[in-house]
Amino acid sequence: MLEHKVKLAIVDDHLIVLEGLQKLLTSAGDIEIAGSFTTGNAFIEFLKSNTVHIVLLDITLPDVNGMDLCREIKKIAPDTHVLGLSNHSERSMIVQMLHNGATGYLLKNVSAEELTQCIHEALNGQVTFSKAVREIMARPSMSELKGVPQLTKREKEILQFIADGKTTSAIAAELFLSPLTVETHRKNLMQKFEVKNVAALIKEAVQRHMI
Amino acid sequence: MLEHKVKLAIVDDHLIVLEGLQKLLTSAGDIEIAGSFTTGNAFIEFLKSNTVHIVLLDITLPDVNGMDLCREIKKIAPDTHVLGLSNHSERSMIVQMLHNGATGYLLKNVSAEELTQCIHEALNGQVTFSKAVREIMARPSMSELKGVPQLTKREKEILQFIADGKTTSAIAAELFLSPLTVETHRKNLMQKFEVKNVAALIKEAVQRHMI
DNA sequence: ATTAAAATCCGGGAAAACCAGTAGTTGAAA
DNA sequence: TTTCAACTACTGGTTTTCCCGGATTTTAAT
Repeated sequence: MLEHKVKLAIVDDHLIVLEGLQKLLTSAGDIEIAGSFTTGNAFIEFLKSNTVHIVLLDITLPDVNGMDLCREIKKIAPDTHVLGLSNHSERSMIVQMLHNGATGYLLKNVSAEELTQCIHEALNGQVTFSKAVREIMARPSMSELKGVPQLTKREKEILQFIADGKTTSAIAAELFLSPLTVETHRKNLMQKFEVKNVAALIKEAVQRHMI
Repeated sequence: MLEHKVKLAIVDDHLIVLEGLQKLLTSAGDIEIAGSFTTGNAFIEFLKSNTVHIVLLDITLPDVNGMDLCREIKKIAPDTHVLGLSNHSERSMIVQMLHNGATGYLLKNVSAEELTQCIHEALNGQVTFSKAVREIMARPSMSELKGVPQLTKREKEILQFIADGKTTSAIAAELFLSPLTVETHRKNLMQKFEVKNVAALIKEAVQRHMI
């Protein structure tokens, strides 16, 4: 009977992925596709007047960030389970999604069987990951364990200038500061990233998409 | 009649994408899915004994790089058209695919109509891009126009060490070289990247996935 | 065998960064 | 009002990088 089926929604910016997921899930008899959305806001509008048991949620969306959207979904519909479904494989992304209320996380290389299984586990309230995500979670890198350094507004500004190749005195002139002030900010940045020079600083910052 | 249909293959590591593309293309009556492959080698084996008029080819595959695969496909089957279909939106990637023999390039946010249209244009021998790719090609950034610097083996090695935060004298000790040698390599690296200091060098290198 | 590229090393100097602290002011939070 | 964080600036020094050339040797390509 229809009311016993799982109402599932899909939010992804790629039509190809929407079609593929629908095809994969249609053969799972107990899942009903409640809707497919290419933007976060379209889904939020839908959610306000429809019941969705579980949503497959991409992180990269054209209008909002999937992580922020996750938080918003949980506000509007706390009983709706959210499964992240993305190509982003960084542990920090995965953890952030869970922190924002997601019940699980899958990479897009998930198999059909796994997808269905994860959906059911999530509906049972189990935190669930696809195999590839479990492997990532099982061996975190040092930088992932450390977390992302929290920078002040000025530090971010200085960091951007440094990455653009500007010297301390050039930055000072541009921001109407003393070069000694800029030096202090550099020192603080290097302490936060636990590095000893600018090369390592910029590498870490770029790899964490802070620049 | 069957023999008048376009024989199309799909190579993508994501099952979801394979299913989605098949669903989208099945409704286009004149296209026949000759096969779907999640690895480059599987497709190459197939291609050796089957006719494929056109292939939709992802760049990120588990066993080979899609760009190298493109070149190999054109060697084995010069008449097979290759359309890149990827999330990679860097102009350098697009140009490299064309350089390796692709007839066109689409981003995965392509619409169903566009997909079909691009397939037909490619079959007509026209270099074709999805709308999003045309926009990218219409306004290249300075760094994209410059191309990726070609580094020697030693330069790559030195660059990696620099990015790891090592000083010139530390690198020299590790490689059993004179610090002056390392200095010269640094100088050459900065000339190739057209930057003035290590911060800008590392930023460029990381952003181009050279580190 | 010849040529070209890569790799090596150097002089001399100036500029810039890094180090390890210290301290005052301002604005936001409690 | 008080406390705290952010931002500011400084001392005195050392280390490192960048600059602008130049040159020889080794390896790879022709």
